[in-house]
Amino acid sequence: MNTPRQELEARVAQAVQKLFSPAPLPPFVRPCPDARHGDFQTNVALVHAKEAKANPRELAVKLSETVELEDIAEKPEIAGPGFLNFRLKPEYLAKQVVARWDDARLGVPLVANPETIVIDYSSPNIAKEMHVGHLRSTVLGDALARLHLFLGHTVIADNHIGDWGTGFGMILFGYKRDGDPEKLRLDPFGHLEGIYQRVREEAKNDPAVNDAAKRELVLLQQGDAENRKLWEQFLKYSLEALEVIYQRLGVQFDYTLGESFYNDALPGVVANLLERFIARESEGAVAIFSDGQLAPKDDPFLVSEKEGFRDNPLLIRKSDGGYNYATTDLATIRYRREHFHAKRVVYVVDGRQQMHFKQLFEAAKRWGYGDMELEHVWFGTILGADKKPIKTREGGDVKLKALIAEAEERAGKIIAEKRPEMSEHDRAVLGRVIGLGALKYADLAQNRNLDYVFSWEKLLAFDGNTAPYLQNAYVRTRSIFRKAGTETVEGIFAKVRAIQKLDPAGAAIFLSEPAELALSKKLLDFADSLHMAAQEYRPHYLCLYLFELATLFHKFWESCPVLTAEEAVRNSRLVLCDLTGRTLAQGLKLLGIDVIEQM
RNA sequence: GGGCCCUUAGCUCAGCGGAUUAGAGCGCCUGACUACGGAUCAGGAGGCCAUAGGUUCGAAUCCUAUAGGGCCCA
Repeated sequence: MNTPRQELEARVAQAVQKLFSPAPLPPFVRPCPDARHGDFQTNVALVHAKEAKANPRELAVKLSETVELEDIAEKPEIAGPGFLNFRLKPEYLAKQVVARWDDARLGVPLVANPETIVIDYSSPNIAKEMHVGHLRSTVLGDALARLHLFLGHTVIADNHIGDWGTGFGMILFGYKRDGDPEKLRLDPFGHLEGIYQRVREEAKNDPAVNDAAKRELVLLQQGDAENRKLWEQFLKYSLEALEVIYQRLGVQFDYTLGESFYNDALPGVVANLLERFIARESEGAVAIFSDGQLAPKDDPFLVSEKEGFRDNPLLIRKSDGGYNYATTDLATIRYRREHFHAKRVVYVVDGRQQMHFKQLFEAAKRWGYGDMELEHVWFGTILGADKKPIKTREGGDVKLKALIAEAEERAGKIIAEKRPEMSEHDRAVLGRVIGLGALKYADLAQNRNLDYVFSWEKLLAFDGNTAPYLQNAYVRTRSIFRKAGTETVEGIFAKVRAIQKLDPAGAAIFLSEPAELALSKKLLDFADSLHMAAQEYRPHYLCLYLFELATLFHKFWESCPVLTAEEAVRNSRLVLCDLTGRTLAQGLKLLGIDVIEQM
């Protein structure tokens, strides 16, 4: 099922081919920035006129006479220097609305070329409780996973947790001295984090502690039975505690393959890179240097200085024999290719690591993985009211658990004010769905590349571009069916389907009011918004779409009575309500946000 | 010192391969409930798109500088 935009593009492409064959340029149809000019526009005449040094208006006239769209749009208007403006016909809109309404996927086709895509997100450290710094990666990654899955890709959600590394030397040393198995079981993060911080402080002043921690780390890496067993316990309890958070967030992974999973592969990775002269030894360490193939300006293994360039190598083995993040990351890329047959890997990671990923991707390319699409989908920081990275009053990290709890509690309070008659149980359920939805949506609704200032007032506002506003719009689409009665509505819908079946070429519903037409047009654009969001890994395009849809629905709601309208109009409007509700619910679901039937 | 990013209405931000009169939400002002949820809608005020050049018939959008801010590397 084509969206109107795609359909117009196909028609314009045909005409362009006829007129200027072979088609000189891909056609481009986009929504009119100003609805007064029409629904969609194309500037192909302008673009082609430039190429052919012809008069753009003349080409536009020719194009408007050639393009065949009697069944979908009015004769295009020529505007300005040579735009074609298209206005869709109500009958076409009506037919398309019914087709989507009668489709479980709401008219969103599966992609023609599905790929296997690994999405790498969340990635907390098991020695430290999840905090606000993990929120964006988790929420964005989850939304991107859901979106790509819905579009028909094979998605592998992989949580690359930090479960290895130098910190564990300190933890082992500290745990052996003052660890408590019971505390570990009940509050693994609190216990381990406390130990880690205490030992780290001590090690600063006491070289003996530092050395002892290093010895524990070496023992662990050498496979010492006791240390291994302790580490496995740390891992087990931490994963269980993580799972509690993920369940509250409604986030799921297909795999949780942390750093330790690749541990045994690291020597082989380094050996292989050395053998193939991709890496070399330098001052006792092993690193990947520039191979001179790229322009120095674009070479991630060089940085420019006052005069010329200086090496900026990617370390893969330290002089003490330890391995670096980059080594694990390379092993991970190899595994994802060989084991998952991944065509694409999407890393949903903080923007501060851009340099690292540039080097990593270039290294992977030289290592033979150049045909894999490696994407660093980066995002900015969540700031506090002081415009600095958000912290608790005491200066610590804001725990994710506390953040979720506060979101739910605040949402619950708002509900209690607005719906005092509601039972405590119902309020709690609503508080969870609305609070969590608001928290996620605030993150998803804006350009991920920007830092943003966290504000409870803003994210829990029930108006404006927020989750509660969208959830409320959904509730309204449902309330009308409660009022009408399910059986009545099912009967009406059966009738609409029957009419459509009798005359597949015609439309079983009628649209005439401006608010109906505007809502219908927006409903048909759903697939466009999903593709845009997926293509650039920007869920805020989908958020914006849903907000506009909800706004148009409210306008429709105000100006078009449904239940009291005469039969044909009423049925048409019920279809619009139903399709709007399902589109809102589906869109929110792809963002990882639930809806409720009443609020 | 080098790199990445940001600067659009009082505030928070959209603006998707340049194109017709620059948008939204909040806040402010004025209206609308004996219709399906007013948690809504209709309308108003408010902008030299940081600055200066360049490309173009046409630039918030592309290019180059400059200023201010954030982050990364050294």
